Amino acid sequence: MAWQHGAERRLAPLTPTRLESSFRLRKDLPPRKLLHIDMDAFFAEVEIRDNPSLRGRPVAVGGGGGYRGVVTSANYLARQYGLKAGMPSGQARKLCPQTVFLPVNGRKYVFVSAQIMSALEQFSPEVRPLSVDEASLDITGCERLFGGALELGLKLKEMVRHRFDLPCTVGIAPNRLTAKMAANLGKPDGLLIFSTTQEAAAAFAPLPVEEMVGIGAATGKALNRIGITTLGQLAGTADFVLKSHFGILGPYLRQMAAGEWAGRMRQDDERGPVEKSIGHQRTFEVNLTDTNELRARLVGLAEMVARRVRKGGWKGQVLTLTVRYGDFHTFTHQSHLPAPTADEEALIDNSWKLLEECLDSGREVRLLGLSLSGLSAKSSRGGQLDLFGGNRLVRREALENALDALRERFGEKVIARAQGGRYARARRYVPCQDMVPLRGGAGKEAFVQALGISKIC
DNA sequence: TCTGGGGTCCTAGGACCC
DNA sequence: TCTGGGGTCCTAGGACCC
Repeated sequence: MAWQHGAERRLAPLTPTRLESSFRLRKDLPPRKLLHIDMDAFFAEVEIRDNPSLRGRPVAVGGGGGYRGVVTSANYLARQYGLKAGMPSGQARKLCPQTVFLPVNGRKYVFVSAQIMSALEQFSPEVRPLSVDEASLDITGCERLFGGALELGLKLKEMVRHRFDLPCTVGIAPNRLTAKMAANLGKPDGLLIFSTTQEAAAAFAPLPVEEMVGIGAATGKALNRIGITTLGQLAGTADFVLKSHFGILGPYLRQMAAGEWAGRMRQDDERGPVEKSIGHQRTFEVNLTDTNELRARLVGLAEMVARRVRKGGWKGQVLTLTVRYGDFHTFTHQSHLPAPTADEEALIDNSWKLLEECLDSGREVRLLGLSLSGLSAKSSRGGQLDLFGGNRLVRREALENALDALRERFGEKVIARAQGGRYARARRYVPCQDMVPLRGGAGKEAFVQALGISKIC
């Protein structure tokens, strides 16, 4: 299932450093019970729940647009025809023409997700959302209140089904990675418990190595090349052999396959900033070569990034531009800004510079992306900002806040940067033709003045 | 059937300093 | 005359996940 809504909400990756500290920690800890809940075909099931006429039909969310789309989520009926997340929409249509394609309604899924996450707290004080449709619960000790792990798992599934009318799969195991694997293997609408790592290893053994969370296509291929195709083979391979091919990561691959990885929930005090980078990327409907057109698209990305950065109360110092050419070759180019910023103009100017430096002009561009990292909290400035007084920077910040508020209230298209001449560096804003009417209100004149526009319709 | 968009983390190599 | 080696920072690329 694709999609997620927060950098913090993901499974900690399997890095040697983390793994090592996990193992160190494990020696001092009593055996634990971790529960992993994974919503089945979450987006598709939410849509079906809200529109019962879709029941019994193959449903896909995403991939409905006419261009270059992929399926984001498909219900299990559609999956019987071979549809799955990440599949190009053209292929999905061909495999199953009767599929109902629905647009992605991100806000709705985030809303439902938040409700589910909070409802999970009745089963454990330690609920860790990993993505919009997954969470990990430390139920060590809690299971006794429910009469055992099995009973707790069943009650949890029943709660989700009754309160939210949605199916989910639950995995329970001695560690987090194995619990997640249990949920993967139990899908759909299942409950799978591994009481010991040995039990888990036995279940993993016949599976192809790529089924393991953390082993993707590249590592899978590398393992296949040395004759390891199943997780059972991987678990039985000597560490020195794996070490010689995969370096320090090698032994950890074996431990994962043996169900021995003791990934732990991070403690609250080691939680870093919620987000490490904020970015957007866009694949164009058709490949672009015109530099002015590319610049215009870049401005759009910079505005979106700047707004999210400001909304989160951040500033960032490292700007990364991504260019994907028509042949799918993808390049990134970074620049370290002189100071952390959330300023739209600064992002636009610097991203243009980056593009000028690295663009292979004449080559067809398929995608542009822009991301800001090196985030730090914006220093708080007490009191309201003065829209009309203050220095230029403060005024600009006030202007950008006003624009954010406008867009938040009336939508993305309510106002756009003027494209004076041929995408000259416009500093003025004009209302879009399809602008949502503003009805009076005290702030109207202030907006008109602050935005430097002639009128608001 | 050509391949989305949001992220995190790791690593290799070069620059630079001592 | 040009050579060691360790440490750190920065950048680009890649693997992986949902």
